[in-house]
Amino acid sequence: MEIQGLPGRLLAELGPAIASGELAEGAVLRAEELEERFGVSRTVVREAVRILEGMHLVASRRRVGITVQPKADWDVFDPLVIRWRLAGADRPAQLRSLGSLRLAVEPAAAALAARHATDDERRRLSALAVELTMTARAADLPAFLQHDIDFHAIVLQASRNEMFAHLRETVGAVLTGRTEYHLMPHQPEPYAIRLHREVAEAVCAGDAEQAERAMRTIVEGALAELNEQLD
Amino acid sequence: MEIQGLPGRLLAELGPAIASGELAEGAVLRAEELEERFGVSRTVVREAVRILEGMHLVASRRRVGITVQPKADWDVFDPLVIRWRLAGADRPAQLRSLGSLRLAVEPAAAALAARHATDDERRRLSALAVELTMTARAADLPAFLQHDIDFHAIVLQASRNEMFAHLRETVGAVLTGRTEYHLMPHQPEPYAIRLHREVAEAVCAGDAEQAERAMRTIVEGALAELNEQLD
DNA sequence: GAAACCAAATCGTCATACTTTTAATCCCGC
DNA sequence: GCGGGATTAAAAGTATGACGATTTGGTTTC
Repeated sequence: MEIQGLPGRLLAELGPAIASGELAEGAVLRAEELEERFGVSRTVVREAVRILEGMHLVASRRRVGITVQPKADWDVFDPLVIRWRLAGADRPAQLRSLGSLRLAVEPAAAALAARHATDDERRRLSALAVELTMTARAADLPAFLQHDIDFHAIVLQASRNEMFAHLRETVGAVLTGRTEYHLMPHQPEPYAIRLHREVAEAVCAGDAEQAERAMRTIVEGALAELNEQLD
Repeated sequence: MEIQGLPGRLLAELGPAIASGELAEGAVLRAEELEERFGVSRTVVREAVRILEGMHLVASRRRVGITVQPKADWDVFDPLVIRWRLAGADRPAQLRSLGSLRLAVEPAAAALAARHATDDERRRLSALAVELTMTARAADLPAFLQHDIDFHAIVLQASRNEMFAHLRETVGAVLTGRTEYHLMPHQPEPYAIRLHREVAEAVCAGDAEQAERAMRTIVEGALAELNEQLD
């Protein structure tokens, strides 16, 4: 999943530094400086920079150097960029953005899932709703998190829309993030759990409207909770 | 906006070939072969491949070569990938996916825009609604398209959500695409125009619900029309 | 003071050599 | 024959030196 080799090492240093704002817009790096700093060859530096350039995090210009681009230009949907931003100082803003995105996408995905899910997906969704209930009651947060991620992933997948499905990873990162950074109640809300069961039932029954409504309530709740914690 | 230099030339060849399915999943390229085919050095090939790898269109492995990855792995939100897919054989599927995405995102963005738009944005939106009416009546399709793109871009921008704002380019590509490929009526629908005016008015008045509703109707209409044309 | 020119800095590309990984093959013992 | 471990070769990964191209900024000249 990660980018390999020496360029990967550079990315792992530069990406987070830029995404977190540590290297601010307009900051200039020189290729030679990076070679020395990381003890690698031009080849490696150039390839790493090319990748960052592909994400529009930096632009490389002759006689100028490698300049950090304004945030507005970044490929904010790139999973790496999202992860880097979540890991750094930009986390609150990133969580808010993702919250709004989820609020738009997940209810729509749930509605589509109710129409297009396979039998197997419906089964797995129901099973996960049960697991979710049990791990919540046992206050087993790691297991709960994993089931929650799987649940939302299946809904997105079952929407049969490749773009929604691609947001699985992103939603997973959000859920992981808010648990890791203790932005969640210690014991998951019973109400939220019930809503997950409702989504599963609605998808199984093919009730798009109900699935959409329940999912919207889930994400609205998460977003409200987030805003509470961040203010 | 484009990637520059010789690697850019390679990208412009390989990207569309992969995105269109011409180079199918599992197809293998060798770096040396690409060097010869394009008459460029190793450096250039490697950098182009790195970029494609960053989009997860290909993976490079020792002793094997550069293999085209399954579509499910692609960074389907990358503007380049979207453009490449829209240009090739995958266009219908891409337009459908984007249609669903717009249906989820644009109404939500309109609601946020009604709350957060600046005075200038509200003014420009109203002005564009007028322009839209006039160019539609004059059946000036190129001008109409430009105004339509600008209109949706401003709404997304005014949502004050960086991820929604980033979809400006994508929505623009969709609108351009459906005009170019004659998936639109020759004379824009008067009803759709009125809805654009309604969105503008609602945003100006700060009426989030109304803005969302009108925008949803616009996108639903576009999606319905699209499905009609594609079936 | 302005325009033309020149020089330096920096990335961009090429060619080549060497290293590392890994798939496939060969060969041996059973 | 058949399994399995050593061998080989193919391909990408990395390093390095040389040169080209372009942009910036100062300097000269009128």
